[in-house]
Amino acid sequence: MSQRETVDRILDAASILFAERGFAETSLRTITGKANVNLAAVNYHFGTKKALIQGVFSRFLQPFCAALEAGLDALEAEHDAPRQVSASQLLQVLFAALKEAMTTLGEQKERFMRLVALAYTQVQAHLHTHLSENFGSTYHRFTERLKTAVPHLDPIAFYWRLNFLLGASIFTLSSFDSIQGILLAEHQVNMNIHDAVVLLIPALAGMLEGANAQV
Amino acid sequence: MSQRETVDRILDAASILFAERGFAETSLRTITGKANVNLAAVNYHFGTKKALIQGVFSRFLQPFCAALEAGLDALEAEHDAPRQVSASQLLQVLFAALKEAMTTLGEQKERFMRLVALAYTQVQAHLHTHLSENFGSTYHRFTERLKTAVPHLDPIAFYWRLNFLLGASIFTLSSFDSIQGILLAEHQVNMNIHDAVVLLIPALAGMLEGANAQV
DNA sequence: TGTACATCAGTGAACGCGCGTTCACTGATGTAC
DNA sequence: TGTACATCAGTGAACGCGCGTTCACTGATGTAC
Repeated sequence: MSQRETVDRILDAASILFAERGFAETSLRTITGKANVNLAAVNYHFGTKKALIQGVFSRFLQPFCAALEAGLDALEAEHDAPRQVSASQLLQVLFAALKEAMTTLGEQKERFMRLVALAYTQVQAHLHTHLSENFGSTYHRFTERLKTAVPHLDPIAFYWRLNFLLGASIFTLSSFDSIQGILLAEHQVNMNIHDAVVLLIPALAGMLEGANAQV
Repeated sequence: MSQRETVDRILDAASILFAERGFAETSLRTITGKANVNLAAVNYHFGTKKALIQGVFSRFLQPFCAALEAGLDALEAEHDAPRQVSASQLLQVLFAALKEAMTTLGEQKERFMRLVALAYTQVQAHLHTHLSENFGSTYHRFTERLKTAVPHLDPIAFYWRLNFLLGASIFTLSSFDSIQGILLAEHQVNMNIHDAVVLLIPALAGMLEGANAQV
């Protein structure tokens, strides 16, 4: 078994289990058991459990950020002035990058969103530091483009609506399975995560493009 | 020290610590240490850690649901037909009930929202069962009124937008401290949680009242 | 009123268990001469 | 080509620690006769 193989098996098992249960609730013994590798292999390859958590996020976020940067490059090449780009277009690029990265990884969008939701709600200072150091610049680039796309909003209003947008997206996509389960039970309707994104984008764009509220 | 006093001190400490760190990351020793009670008192009064978690939620949700039911009663008494009530009015009632319950308890809204966010993201099957058994009927009453207030949405579109609404609300209010911290650092603006709700309500109402998207 | 008993909040110490991490070791592969 | 050594992925067993829970016990208060 090559090194890549062992490291990948650990990351595969860890991302599934972390997404299902959270970080503290998932033991290294459960991970190595699922991955069929030796318990000590985690500490051999990653050093600590914290470093493994960061490794799981990096494996998701590297292809996602690369796809998002490429999408933004393409969008900018098509338009002379950034103002011509609409919020909807930027959101399309965002969710297309998510889809592309998850297809490449053979991973599930919902799993990734659950991990992001965990990163938001579970207090893991080391993780917040790691994420902003490694992926903060892409995040900043995207939000600046989005801000330019809704020039009628003052910076404070934009900032809050950006957070509403993130909340709505991360929460619904990370809970997609249980939301879809209730939908099926109560309305006999079957939807996939792409259908949800199709409903989500105009709702978010509508929220962003609405007039400034008076504070 | 009377029994009420001990139970309350445990619940006070537990709700603060759970909101800060999550359930698995908070030990009974930390809770009893903060509450200045004996370690065994938790198991004496609550039986298990799971029951303590449920107790923390009940103490928040009972006054909140009572205030929400009262608010809905008042709103219905004012209007002949439920259709005359707007989504904005219903959201006003919702957040007013939250404010009222937290004032009565002497608790912080943000803490409550963080606990709700944890209930959403941390997998705690016993908690989901407990919450829907005890507070499901109030939740159902509110969402039915809201659905009536936006009759142009088909049930599926309504259901998704309800989830977007919950995501945006729970997520932003539960992270209020860190969102406000960034706002202060980057724009030298100080806001309280009431200001955030004032920005949130029209954004949510706008999202609900927008036209049906085609799927 | 006094006595015996029951109830109940609270306690100190210990229980077994699963946790992340460490360590000495193995065995395969690569490298220098 | 053969030999000695270095490197490195991986392993089995153990380490100490903090966890939720249990248990025998205390001491105050209430109740029955």
